[in-house]
Amino acid sequence: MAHFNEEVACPMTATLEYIGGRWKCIILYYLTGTTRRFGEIAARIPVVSRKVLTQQLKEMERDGLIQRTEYKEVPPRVEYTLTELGKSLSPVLKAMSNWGREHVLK
Amino acid sequence: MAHFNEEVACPMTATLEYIGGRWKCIILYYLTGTTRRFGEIAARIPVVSRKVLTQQLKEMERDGLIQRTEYKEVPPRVEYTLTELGKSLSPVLKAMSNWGREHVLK
DNA sequence: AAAAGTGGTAACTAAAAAGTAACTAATGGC
DNA sequence: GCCATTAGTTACTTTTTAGTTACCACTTTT
Repeated sequence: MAHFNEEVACPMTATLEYIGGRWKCIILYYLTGTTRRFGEIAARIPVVSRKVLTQQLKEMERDGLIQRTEYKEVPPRVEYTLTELGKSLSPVLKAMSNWGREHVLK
Repeated sequence: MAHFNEEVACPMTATLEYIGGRWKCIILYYLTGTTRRFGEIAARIPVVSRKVLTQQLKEMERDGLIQRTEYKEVPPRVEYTLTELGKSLSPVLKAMSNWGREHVLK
């Protein structure tokens, strides 16, 4: 996903620059209220490869939506949490999951 | 975008099956409260080719989010409107645009 | 008489995204 | 001594997505 490559005046486009990635909303939704390890997130979305998952996580970390904490252990342990900016997306994520529950899943 | 190819229990995934496409939210947002011609939509999102725009519109029509009305004139005229299901997405679209306005655009 | 205007579609090419397999480091358990 | 464990990374291949160009129909305008 191209990113910030041109100034946007459209608030919808602006939001999509952050959460438009294929798996980002699912990851953010899964992180809501908790800290998760990389392996937990990967297990939650088995359909996506670890390479792509890593990419999406990196982009969201770069964008300030999530925080990555690496513990210097072996085997490695890495935890992901929402930042304040990430938490501020909760109305969006809630509206999305509500809509799916009410209009798709019966 | 693969579609309905497996049952989803996750409401977020369910929603993304409908609006996860690259331009769908922008199109739906642009259709909110009005009817638009194909050319208007294309002019609004000049960065996307007409081929891709047509694809996204077709998918959303198939999914029942928008309605396509073709007038038998020459030159052709085609209008797009939100269906009831499409209108029901307004809390999602509003939450998204609000977030962009408040957290990205200053 | 020719050109413009609209909403596409089809065929082909280019670019972007994603998948896959192999590899790493240090510790604990067998 | 050897294997499993975790969170990746790298290089390479395949798949998916998107762009490009040409074309159509019929009426109105130039």
